[in-house]
Amino acid sequence: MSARIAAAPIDDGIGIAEMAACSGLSQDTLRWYEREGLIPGIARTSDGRRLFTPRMVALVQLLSRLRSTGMPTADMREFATLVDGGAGTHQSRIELLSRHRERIAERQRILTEAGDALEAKISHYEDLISRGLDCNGTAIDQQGQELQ
Amino acid sequence: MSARIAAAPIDDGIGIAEMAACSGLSQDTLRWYEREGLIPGIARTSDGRRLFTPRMVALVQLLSRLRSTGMPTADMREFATLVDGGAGTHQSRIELLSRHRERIAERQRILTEAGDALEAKISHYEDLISRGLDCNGTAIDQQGQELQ
DNA sequence: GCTTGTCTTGGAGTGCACTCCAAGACGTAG
DNA sequence: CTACGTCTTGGAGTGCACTCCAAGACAAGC
Repeated sequence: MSARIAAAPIDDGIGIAEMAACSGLSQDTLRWYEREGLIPGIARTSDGRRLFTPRMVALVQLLSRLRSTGMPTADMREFATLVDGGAGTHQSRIELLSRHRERIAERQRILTEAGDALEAKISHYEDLISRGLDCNGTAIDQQGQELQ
Repeated sequence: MSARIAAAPIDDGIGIAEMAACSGLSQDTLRWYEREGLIPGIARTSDGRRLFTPRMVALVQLLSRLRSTGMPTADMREFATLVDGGAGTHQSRIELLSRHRERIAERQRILTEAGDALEAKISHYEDLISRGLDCNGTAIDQQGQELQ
């Protein structure tokens, strides 16, 4: 009841609680992913519980990362299908992952731009404050700077 | 009907069509933002159409950037309220924007990590292909590499 | 042997951010 | 003067990705 989550369940693999804990996904999300075909073939123990093998753990962690960086679930489903299709789908997997890498690069570009703009905006406000003026009152014209 | 969107409407400011075009937001989104209080005080022309002054254009572009980098609309509403509150809210604005800058930094960290992981994954697949083996068949054990 | 806890299933509900729609007013072109 | 396009409003609908729920099975602990 204390610090034990699911060390006993199975020998070679972990249960859903531990999988959730080490992937950042909730148990509900993991179940939903399975239902939606985003995770290929999750094994079961004799009493029907999900068993995540080390390989599956690595896959789920990858999926979690793809998801958290904005890959739509449709693409994840496609990836799952490819993994399920075994060898021979490597080229397709590369293409799918490369597309996502592009998406990540694009997002990074946008974030960097926004970060810079924000930085400038913050500096401007700090400057206004340090100069003790309220945008519309001192050496600057009426409202010309209020939103700058 | 050709390449004219809204050059005539008003002299000092643009209409919603042009605002949409130069902010990346749809007209519907702009109207929705206004209704939801995310954009403070949009002026109107004599016949009731929205008039975006240069200052407002700059603000909307900033809002669009905040939004596209994951700021929740609740925070944008708060920012709009602050801008509406005029001077004296500069410090609060700084705090709000700084919080978002943190968020951006965090997202960038995650994206970079995922990008690296993806890179490794892709290289691995390329390596498998170039070596002509399908993960489970040649010098490597049965399935130990299929998901790696 | 009963309680407690963790899991199972399928399905319903939620939150966010739009996105679409219908009805109507206005200004310009033909 | 009529047609067209662009705007107005408020409200309804959509898509995505979960998230919650109820009912029930099973294992371990007291």
